[in-house]
Amino acid sequence: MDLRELARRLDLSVTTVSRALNGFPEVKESTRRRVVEAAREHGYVPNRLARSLQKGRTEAVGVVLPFQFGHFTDPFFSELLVGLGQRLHQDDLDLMVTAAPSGPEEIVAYRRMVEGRRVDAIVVGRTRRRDERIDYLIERGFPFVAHGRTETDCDYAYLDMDHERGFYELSRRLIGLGHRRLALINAPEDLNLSYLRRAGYLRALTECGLGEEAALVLTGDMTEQGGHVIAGQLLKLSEPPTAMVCANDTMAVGALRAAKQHGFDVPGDVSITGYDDLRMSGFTEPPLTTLRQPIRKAGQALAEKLLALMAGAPPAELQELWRPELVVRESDGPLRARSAA
Amino acid sequence: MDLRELARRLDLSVTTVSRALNGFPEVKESTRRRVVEAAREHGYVPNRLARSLQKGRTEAVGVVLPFQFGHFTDPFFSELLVGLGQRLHQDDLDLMVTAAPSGPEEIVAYRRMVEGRRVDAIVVGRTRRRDERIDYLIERGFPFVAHGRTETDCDYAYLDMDHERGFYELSRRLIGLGHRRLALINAPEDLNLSYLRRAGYLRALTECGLGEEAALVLTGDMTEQGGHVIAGQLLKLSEPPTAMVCANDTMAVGALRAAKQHGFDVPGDVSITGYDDLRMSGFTEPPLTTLRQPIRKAGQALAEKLLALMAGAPPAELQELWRPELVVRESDGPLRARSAA
DNA sequence: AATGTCTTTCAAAACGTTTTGAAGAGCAAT
DNA sequence: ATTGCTCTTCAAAACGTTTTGAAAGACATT
Repeated sequence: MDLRELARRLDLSVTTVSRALNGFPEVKESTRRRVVEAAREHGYVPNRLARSLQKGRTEAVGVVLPFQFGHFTDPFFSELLVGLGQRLHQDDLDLMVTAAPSGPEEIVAYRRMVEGRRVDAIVVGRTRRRDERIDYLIERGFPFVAHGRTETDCDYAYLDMDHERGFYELSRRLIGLGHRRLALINAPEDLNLSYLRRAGYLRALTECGLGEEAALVLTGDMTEQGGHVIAGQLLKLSEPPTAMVCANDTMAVGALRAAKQHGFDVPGDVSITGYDDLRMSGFTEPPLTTLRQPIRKAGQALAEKLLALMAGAPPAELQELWRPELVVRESDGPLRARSAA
Repeated sequence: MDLRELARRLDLSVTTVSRALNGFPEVKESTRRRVVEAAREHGYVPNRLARSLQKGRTEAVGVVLPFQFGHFTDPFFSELLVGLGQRLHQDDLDLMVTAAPSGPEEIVAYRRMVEGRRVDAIVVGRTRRRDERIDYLIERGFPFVAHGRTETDCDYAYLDMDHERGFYELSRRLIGLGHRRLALINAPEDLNLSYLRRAGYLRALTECGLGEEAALVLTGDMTEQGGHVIAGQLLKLSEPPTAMVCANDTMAVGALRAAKQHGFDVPGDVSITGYDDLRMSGFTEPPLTTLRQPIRKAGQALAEKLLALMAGAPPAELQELWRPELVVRESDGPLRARSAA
């Protein structure tokens, strides 16, 4: 049942039927009722493709989902997706998700979405320090919103956490608790947030008179297993760190496990902190001190920006920086006299 | 740059240009090269909407992502999505994800996808015992693949785990270890898998001469917090169970935590098992005994079925039942004389 | 009776592809 | 010169909407 057929049965033109269904004011009220009634009765649903083609809008937002890189399958991603979907749903927008292996093929996926006009706008997740995807989208003038900034902030819409500040404050707190050897188990280096977090951590160190030579920065893969392995290596050092600042809760949980296995008490012998505040993080043993990033809310906020963008708002006015909230639980604390290791 | 424009520049008809690009045999080789070259040079990318409209295929597969119900944001979902996307990517298919609150609005989302012809096929996740969505899709004759069966198995394509068997074997194992009071912290009741798991659990109980009155079945919400709360309640009973079989690893982790907080040793005082074998599950304290369900592989297999379906395979031949693999770690074991609680 | 102003309806064009059915070009056989 | 065949190209139709620009009808004003 298409529009033409419906019009034929009603003995009206397709124009009128279309307008009646879309609530145009110039169609007589009695006609509209007749049309709406008939449409319902025949179960008419407009063909979205045809509509999109004509209107030049697809009513879909694109997301490229990289696989291969383990860290994209952590709960972070699904939470963000739910947040996005939840908000977009209110405006009848769908998400077009296309999977792409991270690497050179990734940008191809973006091109296909943009140039094939499959979506009206795009969400770029986890920005990198120099981000080819963003360069491309800016160059094409295609509307997009980024979760995270890049090294060179142009005037695009983004939502980011103040990673520098968050890790600065957290590091200050740990130093204040008496720690002098703080390790940072950081995110992969190409991510911009990784750079910012390191910067915050270093600022705290130097401000407190701990020279850069005191810095102990390692790169993790954001998985529990990764955190477990790296923490294990750190704890085997002749002079292990007394605090480990992890780039996400998932790695922190792995670190927690490693500490326990090596006979270290947390936080008595070593403090461990995370980032994200996942649902599980209040339930670890001990409960995790972490920086809270409201992921689902971030998804919603990104959707909000997307809508604004599509309504014509200038991207430069859609930049936002959220401060992560320090959630103090029980996995960090002052150093205790080490029980004979 | 559209096809017409490209044709004009090449001084060819759109027909020829279209065919040249799509590899039709009747276009002269020299012409094809000329066309392909020009297309590349001008950065021509076909408009997918126009193509879809004409061909009657969208090259997208639909997934409805329910929010509100906490259990859909566990890692299960993103893993499945990655598996699906990974395989579909190989055939240049995208995923159309639309979020919908679970409840009466959910079916509307399915209708919009199907009747708006936005997708070529649909993936139905986590089937329920009586599943309105499946009834609808069958009635419409719309191609779909389900993750899970329903009470009334019709001839649709599905991939499911043998939940009955898995929970039967797991329960038998626990009974064999000497447990006589087994609690089942089950999934929400409307899910078919919940019914099947309970059935397997009950079969083990009755086979071993533990009457149904010994059964202790509770319903959890699949979150860590939920598992924590329910396990806490169970352990406060005057005669607490000595083993807790959980419907997913996430709840099992919560239960583990609760046991520890109540001073129960795992597995000395109480055995706890999960389901899924998430990446984290080897790292809990103690490492979790669980039933492994290869989620990402399941996503790939579902995609495979989808492709077969779209190629015309009869759904009845696309039914598969996988047996979950018992992964024995350290969270279960024989009962030990209880240390004075 | 002519003009103007609303209100309501319509036929045709447009969106950018693919597919259909036909025709032009080249050449060999009659 | 005609016929038949193959290879290559084309104009037009189709997909199902929305939008454009115009017209028809009703009614009041001149």
